Amino acid sequence: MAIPRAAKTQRRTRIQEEKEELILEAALEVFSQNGFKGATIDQIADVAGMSKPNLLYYFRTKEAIHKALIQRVLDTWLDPLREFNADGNPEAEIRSYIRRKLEMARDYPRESRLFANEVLRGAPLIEDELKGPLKQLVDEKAEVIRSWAKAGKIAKCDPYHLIFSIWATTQHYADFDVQVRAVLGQEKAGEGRFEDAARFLEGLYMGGLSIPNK
Amino acid sequence: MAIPRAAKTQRRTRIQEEKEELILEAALEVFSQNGFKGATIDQIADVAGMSKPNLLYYFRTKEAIHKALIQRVLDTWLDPLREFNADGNPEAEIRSYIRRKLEMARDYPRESRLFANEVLRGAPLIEDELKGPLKQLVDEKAEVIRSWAKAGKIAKCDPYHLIFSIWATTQHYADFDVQVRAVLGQEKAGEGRFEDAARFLEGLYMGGLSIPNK
DNA sequence: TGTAATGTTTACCAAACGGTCAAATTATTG
DNA sequence: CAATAATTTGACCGTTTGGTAAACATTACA
Repeated sequence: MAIPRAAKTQRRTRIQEEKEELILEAALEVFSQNGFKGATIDQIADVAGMSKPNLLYYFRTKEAIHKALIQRVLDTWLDPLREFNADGNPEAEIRSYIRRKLEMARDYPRESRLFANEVLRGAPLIEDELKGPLKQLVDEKAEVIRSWAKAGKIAKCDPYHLIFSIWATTQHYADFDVQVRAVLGQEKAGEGRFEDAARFLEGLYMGGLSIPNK
Repeated sequence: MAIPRAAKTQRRTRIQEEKEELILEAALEVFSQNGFKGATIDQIADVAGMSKPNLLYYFRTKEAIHKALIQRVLDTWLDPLREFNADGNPEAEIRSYIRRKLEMARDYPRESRLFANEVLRGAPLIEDELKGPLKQLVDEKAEVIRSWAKAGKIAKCDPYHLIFSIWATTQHYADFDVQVRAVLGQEKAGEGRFEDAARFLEGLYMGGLSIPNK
């Protein structure tokens, strides 16, 4: 009798790992499209190709799925910022950060939307993550940017709002994809829009952050 | 017996106008916080201070409320872009557009979130609006920006992505407010963040759009 | 191979939800 | 002041949804 929900033996089974992976992938699909309240367990189970009770054998509640999923996504989501290198060339670092973020918006739009949905509804599940690890990471990188400005390598600017603006502009292409496509129209809304966006954003930031009178 | 739902007499009653206004205000509160599926009619009725059947007397379905609300919001939401003046000074026009959008994010965050929620879920209710009136308006203003660039008044750039980036950066402060507050921390997350954001964004865009070698 | 742990399914439940109905109440107007 | 139209309410209904119970099937391992 397996009363305990896949947690008695401390060690995770092969099947457990496979099925949990399957469920999280399905959950990403469903949650990112419908938000937390809009998604149903039945939907997720359906996409995952299993019955609802079977899914609930691995995750006790809908919230548990969402929590596990968003924790995992949040972690990889911040990788580009972690790679931000203090010793590198400022312009090159910022440029490649924008590129990486834009690539993620292009290649992982579901993750971006999942995150957007969560923050939009007040981020009840990741409040601590935001105020702790995320804030710490941003604080650290903001200090780097500030030091660059102080050293006269880039124009003086508020490093926090610089980071916010990069987040906003890049994730916009994932989160507001429908709107972007609608405005660009059928002709120009192909995959090339990410290249266009990259070109524009690099131009904007390189121009905006360069020292006026060198 | 008033079988027809407030629509028999063609002319709207005083009570109808008042109550519909009340409902839409309550709906804005609830929808913007919980999204379409996350919001319930009971919640809206509660906030509006009336019974559910009474609310449903004015709007037949939940979707009808949402549709009416988003139509109204979308209209005023685009006002700043409409004010964009081709004959004005390019830098001043862009600067004041950013300011206005940022003021709207500050003063009408619920409207911004309502819109963000709708676009995130694929904008099923306003697809036509986006592909029609919105696209037209943006096309028009993009042409203005392009002409400025051609005349050498601002740097060459993709006008569509310029507009997207202004939308993204300004609305970010409404839609991702929780995250912004969390990262800035208690000390710096006061109302001053909008002033800081305005300063940063104006600096970024004025620098990024200025002609390199004048 | 037997047996205990793990995994899966069918049937089900209670609460929440969108929406209806008919009766009761209030506002408007001839 | 009638009488008619507009508004409000409480009771109710069918469906969806998150989650459970227990029987059944499969896997792992001594």
